Amino acid sequence: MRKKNVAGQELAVLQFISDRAPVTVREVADQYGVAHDLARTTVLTIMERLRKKGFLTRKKAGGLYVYSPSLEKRELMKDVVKDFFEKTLGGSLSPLVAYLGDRKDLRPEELDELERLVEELKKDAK
Amino acid sequence: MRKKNVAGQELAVLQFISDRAPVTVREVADQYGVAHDLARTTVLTIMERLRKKGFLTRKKAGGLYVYSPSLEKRELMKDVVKDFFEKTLGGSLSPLVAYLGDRKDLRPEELDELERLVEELKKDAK
DNA sequence: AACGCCTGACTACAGCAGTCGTCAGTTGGA
DNA sequence: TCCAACTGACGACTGCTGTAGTCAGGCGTT
Repeated sequence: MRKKNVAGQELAVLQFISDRAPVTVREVADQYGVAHDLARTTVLTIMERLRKKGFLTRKKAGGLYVYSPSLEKRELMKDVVKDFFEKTLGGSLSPLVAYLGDRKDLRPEELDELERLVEELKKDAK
Repeated sequence: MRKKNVAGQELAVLQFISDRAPVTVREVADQYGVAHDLARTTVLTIMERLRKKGFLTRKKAGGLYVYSPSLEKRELMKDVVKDFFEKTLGGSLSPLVAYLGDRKDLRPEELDELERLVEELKKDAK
């Protein structure tokens, strides 16, 4: 099977779990599920699909399964962005620049982060 | 109808068309279609779907239809990026930074573009 | 032991994307 | 004039995603 990136609802659940791992299906259903108006069985199905795709692992603990992500959230998100840039934008940064130029709501911390990044990249380039 | 962003193959075709508009189905099929090993009818179906979704317009010219994008490519791409950031990343820039930090292949022009952008944003922020 | 509740597995179904075949109408060229 | 080639419309099928119902087994309480 080829490497397939998750998206949509599945990714949202995966992110939720990444922030709270390890969790049980019940916990995800009661929090994420209720907030998004999903039945417990739906959450279970999503989580099982994520597990089959290799994004989640689980182990039995005290009778039930507790799930954890296979990748750190940071890594996961990086892969998601990578996939988006390569597949959708063809590696080009221009659309990103156009978008950021439109965002007037960036917090100073984020700007600083970006600035540091650019400096870093320029240093590496030399 | 709610605003739904295109993705995948459909978006790829839309981008192709944006770069060459106005075009006929035949032209897209002969170029993009052949390159991606798609039957003419497949290309036609994709283009018609894009038209139904409002991303393409067409008009009859000399017996056949010629298609053009409803939005400039720059705008289209900006919207795509916006959608991705809002829906998938929840507006956070960190995953982007993590990704860019990993890219060692950025061309100097792109770096400069990024740098200018950051400066611009910081100026606006003040 | 019997009951009810929780858990996880399985099944189902609708919607959409991706792909293509077929068909009927049009038109340029022999 | 008549056919072959081309065009656009439509229908069909597959796979994946989102959603949920049902069911069997385990466990605690009565």
